[in-house]
Parts: sequence; C-alpha cells; structure tokens
Amino acid sequence: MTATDDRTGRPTGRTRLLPPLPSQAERVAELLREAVIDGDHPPGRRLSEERLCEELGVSRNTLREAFRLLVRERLVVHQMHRGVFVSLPDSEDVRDLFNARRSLELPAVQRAVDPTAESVAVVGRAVDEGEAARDAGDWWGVGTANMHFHQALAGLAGSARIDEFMSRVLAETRLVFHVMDAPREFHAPYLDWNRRIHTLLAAGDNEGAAAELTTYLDTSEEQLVTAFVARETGGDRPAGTTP
Amino acid sequence: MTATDDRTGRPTGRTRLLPPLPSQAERVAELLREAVIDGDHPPGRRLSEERLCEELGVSRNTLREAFRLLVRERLVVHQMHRGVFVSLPDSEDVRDLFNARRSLELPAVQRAVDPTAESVAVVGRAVDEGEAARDAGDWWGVGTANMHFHQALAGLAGSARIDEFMSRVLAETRLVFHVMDAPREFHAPYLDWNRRIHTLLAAGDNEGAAAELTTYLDTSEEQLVTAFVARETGGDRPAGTTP
DNA sequence: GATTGAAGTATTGTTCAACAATCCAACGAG
DNA sequence: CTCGTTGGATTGTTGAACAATACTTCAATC
Repeated sequence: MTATDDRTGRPTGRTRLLPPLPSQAERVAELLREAVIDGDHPPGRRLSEERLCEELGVSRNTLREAFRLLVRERLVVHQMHRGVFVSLPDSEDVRDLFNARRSLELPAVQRAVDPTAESVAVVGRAVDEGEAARDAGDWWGVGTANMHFHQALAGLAGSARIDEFMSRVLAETRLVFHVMDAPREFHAPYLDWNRRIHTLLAAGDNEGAAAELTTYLDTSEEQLVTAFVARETGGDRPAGTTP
Repeated sequence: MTATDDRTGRPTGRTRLLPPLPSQAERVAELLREAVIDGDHPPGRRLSEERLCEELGVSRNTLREAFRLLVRERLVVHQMHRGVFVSLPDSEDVRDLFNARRSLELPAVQRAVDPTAESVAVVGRAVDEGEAARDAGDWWGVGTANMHFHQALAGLAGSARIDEFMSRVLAETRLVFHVMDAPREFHAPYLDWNRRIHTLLAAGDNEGAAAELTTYLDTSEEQLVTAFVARETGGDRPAGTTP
C-alpha cells in the first residue's frame, strides 16, 4: 500500500502543523526575488541559466523551477528559447499596477470597521518605520516602509489571498522605481501623507482616509507615468513585460 | 557576441508581437488545470509524478515545472517529499475567497463609469450564457457562466492583473463546489440575481447593483460555509490547503 | 492490547549529461 | 542595401541515476 489511500486519494489523517521545509527551488527563488527587488539585476537584464546555476550551485532544472515561480510573480518574463529577463515595466504596466492598487487599497480602507483593530495598528507602525528611516537618512528604507504601509492598508480587507496578491503588486511597483532610477528622496513627500491617512483611519473617518488615499494614488501614478512616457519616447523601446 | 548586449543586458530592440509558443510545461499545466477544475481529479487526491508523467508522455522534470505553476494558482498544494495534492479547501478558505471576491467585485461595480461600455456588455453576455445553459439543462454550463459573470464584474476595474487574480480566485471557488458535490442545481437561483445586477448596472445604478451583489455574496458564502462546517465536524479532517 | 522502535519500501528531491529546437549574429550573393 | 544561408550559442526536454524523506510493516516491550 502506498502512502495515501488511493480510493479516496486523501493524505492519511493528521493535519500538518509544522510548515514543510522550503525546497531548493523555493530558496533559489527567494534569493533571486530579493536580488531583483533590490536592483542587483537591473530590469531588462537577461538571467543566464548557465551562469546562474553555476553561481548558485544548483542544477539547471532546479533553477528553472525557481524561474517558473518568479514568472508567476511577474518579476521576470520568460521568452521561449530566449531565456528569462528581469521585468521591464512600461507606462502601461504602471497604470495597471495603480489600477490594481486602487481596487485593493481603497475598498479596504473604506470598509475597515474597527479603528482600534490590530490591523489598523499595523498601518501606524509602518508609518513610524518610514519616519524613522527618513530620520536615519535611509532612503531605501523609506521606500520599504512605504511598501509596508500600503501592504497594511490592503491588509484591512482581511483576506490572505488579497495580502499575497498585494505583496506581488508592490514587488512589481518596486521594479518600477528601479526603471526610473530615482529612488533617493522620491518617497519623502509621501511620508506626511501616510501619517495623515493613518490618523484619519484611527479616528474612524474611513471616507476621509479613502479620499486622501485617492489623491495620493492619483498624484503618484501621474508622476510615475509622466516620467515613463518621457523615458519611452526618448530612448529606444526594448521588449516590454507583456509579450 | 551573445544574443543580448551584456552591458545593458537588454533584449536587443524590436518588440515581440507574436505571443511565444507555450512551452511543454505550460501545456501540461493547462491540461491539469482543466482536469482539476472539471473535477477529474477530486480535491485531496494525490497526483503521482510517476503515473502522470507516464500518462501525459512527458518527463518528470517537465511535469514538476507544470506542478509549480499550479501550486502558485493554489489549485494544488505541494508537500515536501510527499507530493502534490489537489487542493482541498476548508471553510476558512471559503471565507477568504469570498472576502477576496468582495474586495474585487464590489468596488469594480461601484466605480464603473460608463453603463454603455463594452465591459458592461460582457457582463450581460455572461448572464445570457447562464440562462441559455439553464434552458439546455446544462448545469455545469450554468456554473461556468456564473464564473464568467463574476469575472466580468471584476473586469469592470480595468486592470489586467486584477483580471488574472480574479480568474484564479474563481478557479479555486470551482474547487469548493467539487468538495461539496452538489454542482447540480446549486447555481440556478442565482441566475435571476445576475440578471438583476446587470440590469441595474446597465441603467447606471451602480450603488443598487453593488447592494444586490453584496447580499448575493453574503448569502452564497453563508450557504457554502454552513455546508462546509457540517462536512468538517462530521467526517475526519484531512490535511488542508493551507499547510 | 496498546505503544514504542527499528528495518524496509515507495516516492519524491536533485543532479547530471545528452540531444533537439530555436534564436541570433555574421556572412555572402544578388 | 536586401535577402537568404550558415554557424554558434542558448534554451527545451528527456532519461537515468542517486540521495533524502515519509509511510508502512513488523517485531519487541510494557
């Protein structure tokens, strides 16, 4: 008899409490994910199988498994017989990302019920984190805190799947900032905005918070898109991320 | 010199218009996806590598690549050294799925601007599809049309990423219906509801449509959850989908 | 009888090497 | 200059091998 009952096909009893160890492929994916998000591999760069599996000390098959994971997160794109490339978002991607964020963040803010809930406190902590990073002159940390802030906003919806999706959207957004290499003081003006949004939320003024967030997203998108179209009409236009 | 300029690392000029041919792994994933959604492999069943790569005529490595894709869609779960199993959602998953749907569908309906837009027409066509299937006695087709209907609702947001996420959520929801094997006339009462929502939407009454949709989702969730907790407290509780 | 512990077996995890398929760059003919 | 051809480089896929792990079985003990 095998490990599972083949009539029902169910894993034999006993719920699994300990999370399973991450496979090699997942660890490789995690490494590459951080490298891409941190900008170690610039957007558009091809990730050579041969070189990487040499560098990471894993086989090509395992590396390819890791690639599939990242493709699903849109951090890299895969072109048949050409290889995988770090995603190079264009202005259309920026618009789509902000549309997605509007859909995720605004209703979450509007429908948040309890201003004293832990989920709201998480938002506040992300604001603190951003201000601390600013005071320390850590601009990359400011960006990270900003991501945490918006992740926390989406978290108000209370759905694990939404959380996961949001984290992918934000990771992609991070790539956008790499494309327009101005990650220095870009996030600074938004810190006060974050503070204001959280204050309104904690006061139970969901509509006010949503209104602030709306203008926040609109101006941020506008700023990024204009920067992108300038880039696109100016330089040559390499293969996009939506092949 | 290689195919790409290694200094910039960018794919050399020329945007790619023709969509790349699907790889073997993607074709296998598509096959398995449909098989799982259609219920050929019941939730909880283990998918043996050996048997499947024999059945599909692909190598184990390719099959494993396909598995990674489905894992990311939550249609199957992967447990280290145990294999992959068709996801077996529990009541908590049902709640999360409906929370996600609320976040995706409601704001899309509320913020839809043009009642005459093509995106609204798509909603109407899904309603027609459902009624046609009902008249033909095709209950599985009714369920499919219902999925199309809600996919169309989320599509009102106008974000490709939202669309993709929504399709995954709905695919998972489909699994839920397989767990409680009552896919017969379950969707029937909702057909009229769909018609009503579309009528309101086409009339520009977004709030009215959103209100209808809210009660729709609430009752549907309640119905499913009660069925699930009955199942869970009754039978033994195998390994869940969120290990 | 129930529980504990130690093989044994089946399955997955990972690697490796080989070949096929395809893309890309360079070259040459017209 | 344009167009086809050719050759090299990279990925796509396969098959087999071995390691690592989980599950079962069975015996020993309380």
